Amino acid sequence: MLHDSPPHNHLGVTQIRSSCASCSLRELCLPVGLNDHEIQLLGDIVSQKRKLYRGGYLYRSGLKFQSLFAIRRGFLKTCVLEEDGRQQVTGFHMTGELLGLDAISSEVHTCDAIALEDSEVCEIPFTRLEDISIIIPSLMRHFHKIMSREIVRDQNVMLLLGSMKAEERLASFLLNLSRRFSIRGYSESDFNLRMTREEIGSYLGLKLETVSRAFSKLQDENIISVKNKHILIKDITHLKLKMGNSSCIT
Amino acid sequence: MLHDSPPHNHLGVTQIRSSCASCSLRELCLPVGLNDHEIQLLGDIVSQKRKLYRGGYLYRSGLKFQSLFAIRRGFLKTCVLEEDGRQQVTGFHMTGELLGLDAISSEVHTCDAIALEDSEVCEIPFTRLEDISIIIPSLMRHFHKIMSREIVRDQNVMLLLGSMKAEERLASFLLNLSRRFSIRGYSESDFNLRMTREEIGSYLGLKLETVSRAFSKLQDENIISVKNKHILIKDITHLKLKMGNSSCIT
DNA sequence: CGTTGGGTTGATCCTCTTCAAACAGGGTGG
DNA sequence: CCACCCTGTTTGAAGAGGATCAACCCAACG
Repeated sequence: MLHDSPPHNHLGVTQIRSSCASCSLRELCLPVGLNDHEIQLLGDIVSQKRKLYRGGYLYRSGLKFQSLFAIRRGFLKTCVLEEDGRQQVTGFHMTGELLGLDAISSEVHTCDAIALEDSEVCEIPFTRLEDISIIIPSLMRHFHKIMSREIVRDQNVMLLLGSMKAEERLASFLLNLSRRFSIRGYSESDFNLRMTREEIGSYLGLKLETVSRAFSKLQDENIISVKNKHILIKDITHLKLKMGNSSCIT
Repeated sequence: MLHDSPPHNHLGVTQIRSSCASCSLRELCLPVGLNDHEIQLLGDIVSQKRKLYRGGYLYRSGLKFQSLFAIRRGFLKTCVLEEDGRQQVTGFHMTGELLGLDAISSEVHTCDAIALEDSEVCEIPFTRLEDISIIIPSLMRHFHKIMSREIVRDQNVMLLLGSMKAEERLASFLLNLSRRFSIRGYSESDFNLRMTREEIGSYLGLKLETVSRAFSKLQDENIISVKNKHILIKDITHLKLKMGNSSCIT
């Protein structure tokens, strides 16, 4: 009775919907347990796919916000420009993650999203998403959890930046990557970095030289092996100790 | 010396329910433009008020999450305990702000919320909030903006922690407080801190001595005047320069 | 080839931390 | 009222960790 929300299936073209809904939207719908009709509703609004080449912008700071983006494949970074032109990396994002949440509040993007390798994303028009959230409450609840998880993630970074030393930050960073790769079915101990030392440093609040030195130190201690962008974690327990311990010793 | 007294006290006329909805829930419903029936719906779920004394816990890390809390009056901090027992402050929160958003994802509180002065909050059972979001889409949309704003806020802190020097951090912190006081009708240049130097330091990723020194330096430069917890901003433009500039010079 | 962007490593400097001492203000109990 | 804490704060001096500056290496690529 109240609020006769239309089903919103008037974009028509929906050939890729189920592959899109089931694959790249795993953040959004996998854990929700939708029925067929609901998946169709969701698939309808996620019709747009977008391909990005390395270095390409998904969106830029200052642009009007209209859609969230679910990463279908690839690797992106988000970064904000400071007034003086330098940039700080605020996050690295991989397959299955959702980008653009920060822009909902002001309806303007507050950061740039840039592909670190060739990538593909699904565009999710946000007002449409809100509309079907009303029809599919489980989707709405899941969306709230995703936003909340982003808050938790940011607070963990705040913790890292506020109280860890260079080596602990790098250990924490590597373990975070490791976990995320492993969740996606890749090796948790053997992977390639997609970002430069400078980008890592920017994210961790360190200079690139410090990052490089920290890598070397971990390698000297035989905890990891570093060869350019290729990382091999040789002693993951020791690496975990590195992270949690010195904040305790110090 | 009572620059902290509330300037316009337009509450108290109405009964508990709508005063709660119209005053302490300003984060939630003021900008939404609800009609009477909707305000009543909202007011119905926000029936619980809770009083906190200085030092009291609103919630603790590890507790099951059930409600968000809107601050009706007072001043709180949120902080996480690290494994070793020390704590890091993740935020300071004042009247009208919403607490507990980080707990939605895991349904367990990930931080402690502690009153820095006698405070009063409204409890908002979260599942009820989600339920009526379905009935009042404008409320849902507003809630999404609130969560998103929290993400933006955290990212700004990340920026601060990642790239600013001690003095810039403190300047940034003071300006942030100033703005929030001013929004609430208090003086933007004359206020009392509710937190200790140690808590400020924890929030800014600095030691309390460094905070103290930075205060003294700003005072020596005649930009602010500090007397214990009482702050007087004497040259706000200069203070703003302090914040934005050195990150540029450096 | 030479060029270029990214990475490593060393030496020095600077900021913040650490340790230490002294101080101020607000209770409390005598 | 004072003496006596207790907590929070200020300030100084010494030390550590990162930043900065600079040189050099390496792999990719025209």
